[in-house]
Amino acid sequence: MAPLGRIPEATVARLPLYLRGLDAFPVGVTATVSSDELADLAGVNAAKVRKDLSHLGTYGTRGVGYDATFLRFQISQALGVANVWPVVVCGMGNLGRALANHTGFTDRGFPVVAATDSDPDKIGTVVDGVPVHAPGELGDIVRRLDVAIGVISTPAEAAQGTADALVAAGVTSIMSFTPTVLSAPDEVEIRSVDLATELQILGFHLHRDRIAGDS
Amino acid sequence: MAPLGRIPEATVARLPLYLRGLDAFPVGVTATVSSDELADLAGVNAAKVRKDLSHLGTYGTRGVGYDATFLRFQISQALGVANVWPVVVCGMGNLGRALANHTGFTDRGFPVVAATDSDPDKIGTVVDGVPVHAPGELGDIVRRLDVAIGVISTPAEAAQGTADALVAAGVTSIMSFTPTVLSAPDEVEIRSVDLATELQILGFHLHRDRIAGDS
DNA sequence: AGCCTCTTGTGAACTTATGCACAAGGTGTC
DNA sequence: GACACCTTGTGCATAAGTTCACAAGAGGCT
Repeated sequence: MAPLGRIPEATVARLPLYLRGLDAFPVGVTATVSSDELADLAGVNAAKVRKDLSHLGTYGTRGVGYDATFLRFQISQALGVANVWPVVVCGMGNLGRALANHTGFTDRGFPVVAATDSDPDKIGTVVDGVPVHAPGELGDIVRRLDVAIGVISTPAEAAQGTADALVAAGVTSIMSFTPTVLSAPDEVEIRSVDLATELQILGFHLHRDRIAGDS
Repeated sequence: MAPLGRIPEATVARLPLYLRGLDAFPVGVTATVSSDELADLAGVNAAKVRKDLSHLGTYGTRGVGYDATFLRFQISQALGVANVWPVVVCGMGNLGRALANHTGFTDRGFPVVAATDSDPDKIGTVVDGVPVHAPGELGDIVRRLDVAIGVISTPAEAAQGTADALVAAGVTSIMSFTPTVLSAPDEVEIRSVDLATELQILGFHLHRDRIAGDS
């Protein structure tokens, strides 16, 4: 199988889950994991695990399973987890602060190295170890700290301007929490997480089930 | 077209985006919106908009477009947005507090009516208008306040226990922010939002682009 | 060695989703 | 009323993703 030969998006989205699942196996100890076990750990089914892993290469042993350590290495390799991608959090409201303080980011190679906020009272302070700067300094911060990813947790009105500033500074990966559509050049990848939207999807199913139950 | 006749999941996931896009049109004023405009507002393409809306029924007028107010009503209807689904936030750490305070929830029919936390210092307090209770009271809270959705923002270790408690109390919709797989009966719908996973997906593309750029 | 058991890797069927392209059917103008 | 102009709704082709089912190996036991 062609290693790294065009991995499907759906597979890419699941690789982090497998990596997470492999945390159940201590490092340094040789252990074997089957597609079935890994499926349980990642919350998917075994067929999907095998198909997904086959896109990375044939790292398993028939009749046995996958070597946990080696598999972890290969997935890490494919995801580029060896790299450390510095993150800047734009907008230090409630959500921004929670994100800046989120240990899961640093643990997985995404240190929050700086933040911006338009509130003069916050500018110049250090929140949970993260220095807060004025929005105007964004370009400078990105260049100086080699920021790779921008997180937008500003109010909706400020989101597009922030995105523009990030793009202008050369950031090509943005994760946005605002309920707005951001426009940016094609080469910029934007992942939008709208929490209210997620709840509405849950609400849809609740609604449907209630209707079904009533009839 | 059969109204409500099995709406595809992909469409359901986009309906909230259309609804959000329609916010650009003031209520009470008769306005017309074309699939093209709505596509821009929601960040998708026009063909998808039309296909999606056709699953709800034929509410547009050829040569004209959709009546914004009527369309909003129809989408709201399909999503069950008329209902108000009370939410309980489990785990009032940084993220939990941010969620409890998130205006976007209440605005869209998902009021956070209570929270739980295991920290004795927090129990009994009211944070941003949300009363914090002990985890043990979860069942009682759910029944008393008619909670429909549980949000899990506890530390990973406590997540499964919290999920079990929610399920035991009769909650069938859960939104989880913990990087773990939660097990629950089939009839319980769980939407998992793992922020680190999202970043890893962004990281994958950064990594790929860098490789492509180097060669 | 031969055989049995186990699990991978993958071809192939199937389901779901996307996008194109155009006919159908409105509106407004002359 | 006829014609030109829009924009929807949808049949169809294509793409992407999922699942099944099984042959191809690998390991261990007698």
